Amino acid sequence: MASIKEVAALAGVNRSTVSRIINGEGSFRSDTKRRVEEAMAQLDYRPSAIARSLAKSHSNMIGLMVTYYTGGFFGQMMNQVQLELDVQNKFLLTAQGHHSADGEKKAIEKFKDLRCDGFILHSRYLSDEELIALSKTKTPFVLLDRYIEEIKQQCVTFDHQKASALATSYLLERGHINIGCVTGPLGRVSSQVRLTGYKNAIAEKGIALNPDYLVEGDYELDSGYAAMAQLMSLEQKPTALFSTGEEMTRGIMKYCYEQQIRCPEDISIISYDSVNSCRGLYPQVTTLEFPISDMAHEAVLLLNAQLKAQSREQAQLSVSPRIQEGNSVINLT
Amino acid sequence: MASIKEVAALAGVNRSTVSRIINGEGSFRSDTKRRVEEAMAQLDYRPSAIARSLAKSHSNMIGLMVTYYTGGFFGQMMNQVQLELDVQNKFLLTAQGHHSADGEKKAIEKFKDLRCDGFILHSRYLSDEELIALSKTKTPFVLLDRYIEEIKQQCVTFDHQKASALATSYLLERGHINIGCVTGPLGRVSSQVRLTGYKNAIAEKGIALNPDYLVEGDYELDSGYAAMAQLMSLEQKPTALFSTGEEMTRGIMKYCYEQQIRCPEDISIISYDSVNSCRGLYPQVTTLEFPISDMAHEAVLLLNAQLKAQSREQAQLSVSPRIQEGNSVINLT
DNA sequence: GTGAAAGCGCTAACAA
DNA sequence: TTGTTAGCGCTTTCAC
Repeated sequence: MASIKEVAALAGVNRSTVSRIINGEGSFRSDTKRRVEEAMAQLDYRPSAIARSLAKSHSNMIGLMVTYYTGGFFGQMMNQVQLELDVQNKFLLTAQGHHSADGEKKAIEKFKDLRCDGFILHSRYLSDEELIALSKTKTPFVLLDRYIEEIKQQCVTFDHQKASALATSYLLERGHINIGCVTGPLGRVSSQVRLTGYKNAIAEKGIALNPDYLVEGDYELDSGYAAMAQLMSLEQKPTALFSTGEEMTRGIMKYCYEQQIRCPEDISIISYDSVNSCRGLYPQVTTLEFPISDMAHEAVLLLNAQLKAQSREQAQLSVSPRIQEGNSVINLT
Repeated sequence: MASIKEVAALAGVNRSTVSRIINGEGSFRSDTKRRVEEAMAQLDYRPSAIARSLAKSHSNMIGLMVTYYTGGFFGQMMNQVQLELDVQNKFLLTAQGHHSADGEKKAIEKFKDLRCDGFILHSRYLSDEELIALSKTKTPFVLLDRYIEEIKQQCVTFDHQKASALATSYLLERGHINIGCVTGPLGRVSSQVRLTGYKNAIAEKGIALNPDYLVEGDYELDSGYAAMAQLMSLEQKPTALFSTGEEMTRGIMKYCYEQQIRCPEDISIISYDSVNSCRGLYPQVTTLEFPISDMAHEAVLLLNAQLKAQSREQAQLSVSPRIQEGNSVINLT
């Protein structure tokens, strides 16, 4: 690919003139401009983003780290982030955390090697301390769906506890008392928080918690299937269910189908959903939307603000929970 | 971030010595090496991939272009590609074609601006001519799921026609005669090819094609739902169905559920599936696997070969179709 | 309005 | 085994 040098030579001007014309800085004789533009066209010239990065000590690249690419959830985030960066003519770099602290560390290292101007991190395995330490570094970053008090101005969060309570209340308000809850791996804080929301809503109604109704899954389809089997083997079966992950819900629905358990007649279901995946279930499951696109959007705005060293309203950075009604919940009252 | 200069200064050596130590080229006094390593550690030094790219006129970046990020299909590809590039310490850059020739052009432009060493393109909208023209360029690339005779050594393909015929035959062999087919947008070659496979299989059995059984969809859930409604309104309903896309199949199943059409008792279904998404349907739908991960794997190998200017066996580059049995097909014989 | 020259952080001859 | 020097392709002072 042609370099600026060749363009300059062909146009009979100095490299710096070409550079100025590319960047539209200053003014030039129209004749000069024309000659340079012709030369660029003729050589099919495109400035090297790499060389430019080096010269202006910023890369125009943003790193986006997620835990895994597959499953649709990531696609939503990435799509949103890419869309906005496209407008700003920035490059998006992605990396997977691979479900481990080490993987996340490596991903960030990669971003640093490429001198990304900023990161958006969906970090699950790095400790608060590590992230706080990272924040002392000069490269700005934003945490997606994670809250750390000390760096809260870099966090875009969703109140999972409140959201889970909302979902549970939705069932309670419709007369359900015996409500099951299928959680994610309880080793993760994010799963714990959802469970807490469920517990709170139950307690608020003065209902005693039945530990049999709590089943731990791993967010995968099979675990939902197994959880449902377990719940349906109980003597006192729940009349409703809160599933904290859409894939698990698919497993739950599959079990229902196979065992001829009717939803919502025999059991009502409400489920977390981040990618509108429950829309494809039959019956259509009522969901608690995990607004990952909105959050990704906020993350980009926030990162941009950090890059420009502006400050932004804290208020907008937490997205509110919303329920999307399907027909998987029956009203018992 | 510290530069090589600072490391050199701190260690009391020349920059090139540091460079050599980083790259493990040549041999050094153990004392020198130790001092340099200490300096690097102390400054938390990481070489700039950008500066390095410039110096060694190759970037270690690979561009992956897809039509869209959402939907899971892309995640599979990306995951596979990233995994392999990680091993080789290469950077992955991604871009969306946004369902237009212009979008695809822009994506490639972006890769070029960053001086990617090679591309993997899932191109749908650029013409054969444009792609052939691109192949005259110095940057090597591989076409994913697209065949162009003139540059076939750069193509990783899947025989959709054969695959579709296989799926249709699967139904025929089980005694089905009245087989519906839900296609993608017939404006796209990729949809046409699948339809041709279906037609061929039917014709081979000496069965006349019933045009009523052909319904055009757009690969989205809703279009599957609508297609099913249309097919079920026919006087002579099909006993089986070949769906050329998993999302459409979800719509089809949803319609069945709502209308109390039993699968497979009332209708048998076989479906394309690229992301194992039909596994979550109930009943579990028999699928024709679209082996996108395998293909992505092949694409990386092929691209690597091109980068090293090696040649590879053509034979491996076409992946064979495979059927994964569920319980959505009934045997009428 | 344009050119000359230095510099971004690194690598790669060529010497020593 | 190590240093010197030039150069990768661009931007950015500082002159003129």
